[in-house]
Amino acid sequence: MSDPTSAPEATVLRLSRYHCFMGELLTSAGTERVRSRQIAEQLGVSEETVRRDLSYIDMEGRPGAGYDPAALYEALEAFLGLSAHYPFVAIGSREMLESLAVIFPAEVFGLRPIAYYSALADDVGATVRGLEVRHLSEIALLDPCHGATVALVACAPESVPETLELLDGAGIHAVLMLTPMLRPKHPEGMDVTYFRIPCALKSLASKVRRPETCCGGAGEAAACGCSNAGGGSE
Amino acid sequence: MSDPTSAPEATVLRLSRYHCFMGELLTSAGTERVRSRQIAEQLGVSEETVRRDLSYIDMEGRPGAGYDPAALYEALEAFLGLSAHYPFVAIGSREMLESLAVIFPAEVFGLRPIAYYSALADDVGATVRGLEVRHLSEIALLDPCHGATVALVACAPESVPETLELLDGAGIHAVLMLTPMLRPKHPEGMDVTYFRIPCALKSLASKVRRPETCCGGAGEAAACGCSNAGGGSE
DNA sequence: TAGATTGTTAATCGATTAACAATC
DNA sequence: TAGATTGTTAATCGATTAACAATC
Repeated sequence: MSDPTSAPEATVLRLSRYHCFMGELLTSAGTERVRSRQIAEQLGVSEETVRRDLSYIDMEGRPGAGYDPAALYEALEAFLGLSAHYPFVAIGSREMLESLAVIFPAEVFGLRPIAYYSALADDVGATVRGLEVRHLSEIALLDPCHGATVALVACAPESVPETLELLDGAGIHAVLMLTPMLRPKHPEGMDVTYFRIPCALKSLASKVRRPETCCGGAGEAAACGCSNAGGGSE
Repeated sequence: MSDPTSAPEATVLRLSRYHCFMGELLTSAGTERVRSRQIAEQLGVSEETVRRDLSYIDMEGRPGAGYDPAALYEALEAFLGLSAHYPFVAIGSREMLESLAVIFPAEVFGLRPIAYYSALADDVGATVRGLEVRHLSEIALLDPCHGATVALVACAPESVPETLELLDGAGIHAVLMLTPMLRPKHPEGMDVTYFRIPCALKSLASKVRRPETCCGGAGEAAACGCSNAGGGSE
């Protein structure tokens, strides 16, 4: 029942969202109980899905009264194998690490960067949010006692293969990849999740289907003198 | 048959990857024919899946001889509703826009940023890869003739609601969101895809399950004097 | 024709939705 | 007890895999 590998991929991903949400709820609202419906509404999923997801973890709700937020938070933490401030390493330019820290302040989500690495010599020694940026090659020196087992990779494409090798050697076998590689190539046994920005943008294109032609409506397309390159073929 | 809305979500996403791949293939290898097996191997999916995916688009292969790369590229382009250099807008700090351009050079993927926007006054007027950064509020002035229908949003969390409103007002109803919002809230009818970095990192955690305890093996955990906070509970 | 590969159909697998009995 | 909400089972939906006939 409480085995992450038996739960569907999609469920594990949602459970991690519930964990983020419960974390926020705990710091703000206090200790009222929480219903599956509330979680569902806040996160934009169905309440049945929430209950089904929670049935995978070691947590019991009270019929008629929902779940205890603190207990739920801890059960999610245990299930996902997270610790209080779950450690991770990040790889990218100083600039990238800095901007990522802005859109995604780790501590808010219960995460904690323990090391930053950049492939650029100029970045080495700089400080991002109080953490020193080291050179890529220093991944090999990563102290396993820090306990990081996951990495966020957002470096330039040409540094990706070397980065993955170094991470694998340092005992980090799970990676979230932001650099879009056309042909994924990882060390054997490494678990790599891709967020492919260009592919996602392209697949969005098919959903919007250019509602009205430029300057409104067929027949008047020429009125504004714009080229609308290739868009009018269909 | 050739209707993007009838194809499964997962298929559309893969088709956009095939499009990226064919783009690369065309610029490098020339005009040999391409087999479903080749595509499958390169991209790490099964060849049956490739053929099934391609059956949704307006493209015929030759039994025994595969597909014509140029024709396939164009068929994918048409199906996905892409144009030669598909336009998009991006929102984020100058730093973020700059770093994204490094990990994801748009032109390599057949995409083209037509406008950059930042919420930070200091960023306004700066240039990223030859394109001026404008202020967020100028999204409202976006010329629909440019034909952008999708946006990449990677700004600070507090600017997200305003950004989405502005984009919606400017006729952009499809967004790829890199800023992780706990509770998604979009304008009615807007299509928002989330890449939630913290959630993905957390869900990766459950897959690695901390193979050996720090300093190798149970019983010797204390030998290195590390705390290993919370990690050894299971 | 023979060999190779496509396109499609059937079978399996997995995830979500709906319904409802159990229970606080 | 009555009301509300959980947890689970059955039904549906969707995607992938396997098999194979069609065809270049």
